[in-house]
Amino acid sequence: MAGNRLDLNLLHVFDTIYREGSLTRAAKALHLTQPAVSHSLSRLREHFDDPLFTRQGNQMVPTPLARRFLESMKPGLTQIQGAVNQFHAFDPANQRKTYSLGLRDVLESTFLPPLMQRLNPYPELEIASKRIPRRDMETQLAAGKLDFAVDVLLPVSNQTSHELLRQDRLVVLVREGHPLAANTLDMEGYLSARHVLVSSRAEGPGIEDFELSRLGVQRSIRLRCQHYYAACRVVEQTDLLLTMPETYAQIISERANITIMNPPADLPSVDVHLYWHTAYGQEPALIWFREQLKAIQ
Amino acid sequence: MAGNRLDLNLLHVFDTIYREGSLTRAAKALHLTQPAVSHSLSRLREHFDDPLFTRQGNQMVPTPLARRFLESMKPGLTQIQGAVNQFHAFDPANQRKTYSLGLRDVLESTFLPPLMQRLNPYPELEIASKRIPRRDMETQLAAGKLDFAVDVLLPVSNQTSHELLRQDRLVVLVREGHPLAANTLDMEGYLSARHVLVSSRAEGPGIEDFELSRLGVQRSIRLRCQHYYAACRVVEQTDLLLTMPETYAQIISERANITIMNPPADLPSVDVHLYWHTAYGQEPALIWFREQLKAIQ
DNA sequence: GTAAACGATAAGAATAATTCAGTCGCGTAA
DNA sequence: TTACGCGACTGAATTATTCTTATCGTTTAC
Repeated sequence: MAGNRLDLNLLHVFDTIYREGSLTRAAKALHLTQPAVSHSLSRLREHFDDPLFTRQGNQMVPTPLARRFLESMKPGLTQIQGAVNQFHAFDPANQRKTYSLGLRDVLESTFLPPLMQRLNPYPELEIASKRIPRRDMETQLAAGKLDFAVDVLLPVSNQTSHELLRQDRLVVLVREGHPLAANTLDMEGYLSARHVLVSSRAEGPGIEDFELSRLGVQRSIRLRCQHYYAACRVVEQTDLLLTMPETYAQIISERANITIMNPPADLPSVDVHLYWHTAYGQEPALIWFREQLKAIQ
Repeated sequence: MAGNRLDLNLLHVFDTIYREGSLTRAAKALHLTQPAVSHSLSRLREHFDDPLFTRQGNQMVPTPLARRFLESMKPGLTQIQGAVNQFHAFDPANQRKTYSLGLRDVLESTFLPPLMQRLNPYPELEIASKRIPRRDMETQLAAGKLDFAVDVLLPVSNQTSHELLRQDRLVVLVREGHPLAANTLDMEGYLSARHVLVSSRAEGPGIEDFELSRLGVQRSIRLRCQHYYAACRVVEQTDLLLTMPETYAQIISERANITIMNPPADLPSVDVHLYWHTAYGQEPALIWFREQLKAIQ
């Protein structure tokens, strides 16, 4: 670019450096090497005749001019990128993007394996699964830090769209050879045994307990823990019963001496929803990815 | 730009093609060759998987998608370009830009010669002087079709800034050897002669006539014409008097057998103003050019 | 009907960008 | 304090990309 017209691609680099506060991290985000970003920065510096970013300790701090410039042009840049993303012909075959998902514990195991298998034909594509506190989900989606989140049904504002991905019914797990495994599980048997309750919260009942109390009965909790996997290992070695979502139960039982049984009553199913930011939802890349997520049953 | 991230510089090309409706004209505006623009367009076409512009007769008509895309991204693009222009280090030595001026007849001769002389050190810089109807001036400034306009004092909205460039007093021209040239011109002599009136309008008095009628006198118009140069040629060969702005009179008299005389009364001076769009006025390139214009006395 | 204008295309040239290799400065830990 | 390591900068060389020159095929206007 001769003359004095700025190469607009440098703006994208500028924005990324600003956001990341580091050339190395910016380079990673841009799928470039660090010297490439450094060269781009020096071109920007020459164009603006300003250091733009100065190194302070281990982060690149923007100068006042850089700050003002970013404020001036950032809205325009996001608008342009939005427009480009919205209209460009989307070819999943050679997209190079990192999709970031908000997945909570169990869902990693149930979603990621079939997802990665489905994404096999697209090697340039990268996935990052992050554990996000529920109250931050909407914020992160809105900020573009997260492309999607998967969680149970939650109250969200209308800037966040969601869709039912799957209904996971609850099943009961017992160790192989457990006395109750011989016959169909009835309520009497279910209540006679003691139970493991898995919950991320420190106290309070699980969703299955709500239904049980509605039926006028109560079970006895022997162990409360945070992860289903740990709970299964316990179940395998004791006579405790574990009530949990079927999908994850299937996965775990493949490698464990565990029997899956139908629950003694119609327990509520766990509704797993997919969440995304409404405004970004029309981007072809995200539409495509949403289809992929929905396609894994 | 591998992957599927669009080269943002293509957006500028896209915008220019859209505006010009022609690849050749867009190439000229971008200081590129026609094939270069053609290649850029084909890259855009591949990216959007859409023809974007189809040739109909001798103009490139945007497809619906192109139209929608432009609407989506144009505001962002102008904002970015504004931000870039506002903050970038401005080096007049190697700027490559076409400044377009709205100049009306006379002003071309008085402004352009000293301006071009002053701009000699900047060979990459181009000037386009256009004759714009007065009522379109503000629109064209606002649309960026015109960087500056020079005209007499006009009523403008506050989106247009203006500044007094020079006050041009009115002088009287007579042929060399004219009887009246022997002495100082008094009102009696002025009124005794017959006159040429130069006006772009088809009828009505000139500004000097307003002042004369305020003084209670009236002159006799023999010839009404549109250009001062033609008027001077007539004055040179007749005994007619011509009242006109001094600056232009000086220029013409250099090559003509004409004597410049002080007017017989204090005639109003012509206030020449420089006009520009307020919002664009802060761009370094325009600030610089404004200084150049003001510097030529 | 003919000439001029315009966009598309091919191939070569020039330019620009990336990468690689190496230096320097700074913060952190021993 | 010293040594180590991380991160940014620089320069040279390679690689890629874009631009240009030249030419063709259409279309349009006189």
